[in-house]
Amino acid sequence: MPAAKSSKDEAIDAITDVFREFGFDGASLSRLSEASGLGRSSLYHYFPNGKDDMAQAAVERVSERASELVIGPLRAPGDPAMRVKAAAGGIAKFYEGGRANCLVNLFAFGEAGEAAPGAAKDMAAGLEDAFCAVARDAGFSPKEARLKAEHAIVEIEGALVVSRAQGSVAPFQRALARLPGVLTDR
Amino acid sequence: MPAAKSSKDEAIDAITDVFREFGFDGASLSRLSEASGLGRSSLYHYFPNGKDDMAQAAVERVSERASELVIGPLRAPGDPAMRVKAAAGGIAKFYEGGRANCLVNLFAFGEAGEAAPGAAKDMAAGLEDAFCAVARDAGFSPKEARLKAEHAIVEIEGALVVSRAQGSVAPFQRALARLPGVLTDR
DNA sequence: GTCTATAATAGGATAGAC
DNA sequence: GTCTATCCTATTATAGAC
Repeated sequence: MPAAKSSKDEAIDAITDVFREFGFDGASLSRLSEASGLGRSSLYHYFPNGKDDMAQAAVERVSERASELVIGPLRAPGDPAMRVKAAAGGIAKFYEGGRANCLVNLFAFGEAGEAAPGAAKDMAAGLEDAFCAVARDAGFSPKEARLKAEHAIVEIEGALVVSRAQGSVAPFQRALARLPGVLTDR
Repeated sequence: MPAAKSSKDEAIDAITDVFREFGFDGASLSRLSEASGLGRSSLYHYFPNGKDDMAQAAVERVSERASELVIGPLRAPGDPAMRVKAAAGGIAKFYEGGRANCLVNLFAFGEAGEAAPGAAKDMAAGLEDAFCAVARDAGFSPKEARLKAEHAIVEIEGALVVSRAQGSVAPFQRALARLPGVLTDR
């Protein structure tokens, strides 16, 4: 069985939510402290470099979830289109049905240093690689598969932006429904 | 001939660039002052409500450009696919080839009040309406055309996010090349 | 590890002279 | 319209006691 979550572990969950909701600049220490239930001093005890460390921990947490929910299903054996459908379900969970934001987008702005945005970019690259592999399994050339994978990421990121702007998850859901076609249709 | 640009008019251009590069929170008065060449007091003379007024002026400026560069070509007479191609050229200019960001995305985060994000959303809605009209001209039902227009906006917003994250405009350029297909192909 | 207190800075915004 | 000076607040971050 999994070990009981440590205090730091639970704090990272709360911290991650704050970054995803408010972005790097908007995630003030006050908000991070309140959400995590840790005082300022405790936060600096766990994260000596302050916000930058917290942002990095958030990206790591989010990357783990992406591996479980999205990359795992994509790498499973079976029909490529079915794997994409399974992954779409994972993506929906990962982004809370379209209500959560993507750290790749959020950390591209603001005073975040180098580490967190870089790690977020790496996560996106890993996702794209997994999409690429599934497109290759569907019979596409490496070049074609790479473009299809990029297209899939574009759809997801764009749908999140549009859904947030419109205050409705419908565009995100529709984009997810398009994903199998984007990745496996000729 | 157009009248000479006023001091305020030129300032709005500079201010718009700052918001597009740094987002609302990142656009500090120091940056806005330096970029516009106006002291703090002058900024508050032109924009009594401070940053919120400046952000609104930026959205207005950007909306005008979107009308000229994108909505105009979309509404021109002629073959729908050709109109979309012309609009794609305008979109490339509007987003500086993929290097500039979208205020709809940027103003969805941070301390921006209600007015500027709302105006940005209205601009996006106007763009979507124009896309929708061109899809209808291409023979699609109102419902189909609406979905295609949404899809086009999703592609553009997503491509901007991906291009920014990767530090390359290639994904944006490829998304633009897909636009005619998205809007006019069965 | 957590507390209280506090530093040090930057932020947005205003007042009044010119 | 622009300048200088200033205020208030919030921010990140640290120090030292417990």
